[in-house]
Amino acid sequence: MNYWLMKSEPDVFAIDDLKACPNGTEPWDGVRNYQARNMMRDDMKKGDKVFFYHSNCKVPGIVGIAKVVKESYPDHTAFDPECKYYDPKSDPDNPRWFMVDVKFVKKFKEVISLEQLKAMPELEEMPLVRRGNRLSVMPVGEEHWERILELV
DNA sequence: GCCAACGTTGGC
DNA sequence: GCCAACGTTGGC
Repeated sequence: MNYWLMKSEPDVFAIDDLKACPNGTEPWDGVRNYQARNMMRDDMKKGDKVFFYHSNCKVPGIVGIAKVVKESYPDHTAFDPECKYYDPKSDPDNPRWFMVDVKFVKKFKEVISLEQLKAMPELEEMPLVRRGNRLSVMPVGEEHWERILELV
């Protein structure tokens, strides 16, 4: 099993929104970055655990846990001209973008803030805390996963 | 295939 | 809202 971190802007889709979805499950659509896509398409497996991260907000940080319940399939929002994630270069016969389904597992009582994570020397190798990182989907090492859970 | 211009992300 | 750091685009 692998561990991941997925970013979402809470104004767009917060962890409470995931929880409110039918069965707490929702497709993770709209990823339009090749590195992130490759990880979702090739490496994310059913049962993998995911840190749900709130970005671009007052207190950016990890707010809870989700899990992968469906492995990658074409992101159909790329085919819809009405959708803001529309990408005319993604052909339904040869889709460019993929997504997975994630399911709500738990919400932490308090945010594990980016500031908190950055202050931990054990986590300095995490892509998340490295400068200039913009990946919206990234792998989390098991050791890092466990260490972060100790903060809950 | 290089690289300048442009667009986006996301912390602050 | 600013801006640094990236990613993408497109002319050449």
